[in-house]
Amino acid sequence: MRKLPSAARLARIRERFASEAGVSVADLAREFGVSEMTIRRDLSQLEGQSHIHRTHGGAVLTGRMLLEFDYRDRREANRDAKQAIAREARKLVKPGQRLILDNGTTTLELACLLRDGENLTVITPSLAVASELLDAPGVEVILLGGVIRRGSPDLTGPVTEHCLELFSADITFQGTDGIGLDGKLYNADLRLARVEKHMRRIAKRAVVLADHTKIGRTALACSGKLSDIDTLITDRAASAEALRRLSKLGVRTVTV
Amino acid sequence: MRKLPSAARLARIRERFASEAGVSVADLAREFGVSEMTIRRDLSQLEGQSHIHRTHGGAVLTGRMLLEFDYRDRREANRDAKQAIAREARKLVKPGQRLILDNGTTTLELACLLRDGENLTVITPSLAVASELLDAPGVEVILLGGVIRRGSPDLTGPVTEHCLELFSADITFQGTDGIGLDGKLYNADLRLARVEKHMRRIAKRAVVLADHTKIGRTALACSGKLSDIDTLITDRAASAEALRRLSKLGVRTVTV
DNA sequence: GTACAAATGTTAGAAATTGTTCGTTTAGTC
DNA sequence: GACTAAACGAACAATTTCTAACATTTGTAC
Repeated sequence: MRKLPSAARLARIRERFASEAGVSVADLAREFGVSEMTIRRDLSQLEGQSHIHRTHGGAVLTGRMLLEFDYRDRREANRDAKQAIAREARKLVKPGQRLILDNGTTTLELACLLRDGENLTVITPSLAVASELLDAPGVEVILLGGVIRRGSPDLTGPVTEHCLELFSADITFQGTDGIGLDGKLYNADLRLARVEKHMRRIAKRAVVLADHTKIGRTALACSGKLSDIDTLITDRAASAEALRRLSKLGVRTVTV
Repeated sequence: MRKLPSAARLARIRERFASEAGVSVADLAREFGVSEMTIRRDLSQLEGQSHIHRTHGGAVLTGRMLLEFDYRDRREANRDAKQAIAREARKLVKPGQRLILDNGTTTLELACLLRDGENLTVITPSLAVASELLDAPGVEVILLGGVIRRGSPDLTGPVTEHCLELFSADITFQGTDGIGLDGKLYNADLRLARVEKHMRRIAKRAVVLADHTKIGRTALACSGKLSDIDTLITDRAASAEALRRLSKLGVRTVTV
């Protein structure tokens, strides 16, 4: 086979995707008579413009699956603890309640457990939570409006706060990026911190879900004090010393 | 069988579920020419994305996956015409504009074409549109709040209407379920019809995207009159007779 | 031809995927 | 409940693929 100019090769690779969902580096290299390295470079370039995603061994079309609000990577971190915390939180939910589920991977785990809920209403700014509960028969999902933060599938900003004003709820389940030993709740994003404050205002009861890595950490924005919340659920790996200090601040703490 | 990159194998396993409700590890291993252990790992991964549920010897489908397939089918229907219409609509968009993109598969195709937009703001009640534009660098996505309709990934209801009040826009791009020859726009869902009316009120210009199958059809709810909109974009397959009648009603009609 | 830039090839070490083995769990049967 | 065969998961080994750096070739303008 005669070698083609690079642009033509790129175009032909693109055409491949019209008929096949995935291509392999080795095949393309053989087919075009170039080295695998060149194909890899081509695919990297295409990944920027086209709807393909590079993988080990080749590339696949993306956008074929809807609602891929991609939390997968972060979701793996410390997942066992998060699931245990979510199971504990699930016990607080009774049929017929109106819940608020904040952004975050731990609340997402809780969302999974609510799929079999009865007559629940879930209000959330998280696209991942919404997508998880989309087809749950006993759950009505109300998504708050707002600006989508780049790189994170959730909603924040004035619109979100404005939407929240329209509701009231029985319980708000929130994550956090850090709980200082001074009893303050921290969040890495200022806008999220504001939204969380609003949530607590309209809910009868506030529950914070935080694995032990969050305890003793601080972050940019303070979203409130521990005394603003009713229950903190964390995991056993949290240091006893830290837990003692927190419970002195008056918050009911559950460890799982 | 030629080996595909691992992600392609995952995609094909997923596709299996479109036709069959369950799969077996042994079958898949034989079919793809890999070890059973690899298939188990694949299935675990898919389960983590909550598309399926693992069982002994294989895996079965969950509800969420069904929804995704259903939407995909609708998207495929008449796709060429929809893409051509979307390309025509794309030409109306200038850098810096604020757009409203309604629900629907045709507007979703338009969203794909807006990924390279410059300094655009897209306001939408459609989770699919939001998901498509999530990572587009030149596009800010504002998702409207609202209740998620079961079986369709989009938002409607009073909250959605309330959110719309907060904005104004340059152009609203809408789909429709039917355009009667009496010059009325129809929609199969009453709540969606109301939302569409609101959209037109806050946008300077209203553009309706409808492939020829929509022309001459009616549906449950009337969302307005053709005279409320500025431009109708449809495809050549629309009957000349019908187009003549519509243009008499005063709407600028573009056929592609 | 020379010079320069762009594209491609090569290599080696790092990373990811896959295969294999083996002890444990599960589902079904008696 | 006990037994059995199939299926499972963890750990390790083998294989494949990736990235990055540098070397080489190709293309183009002077």
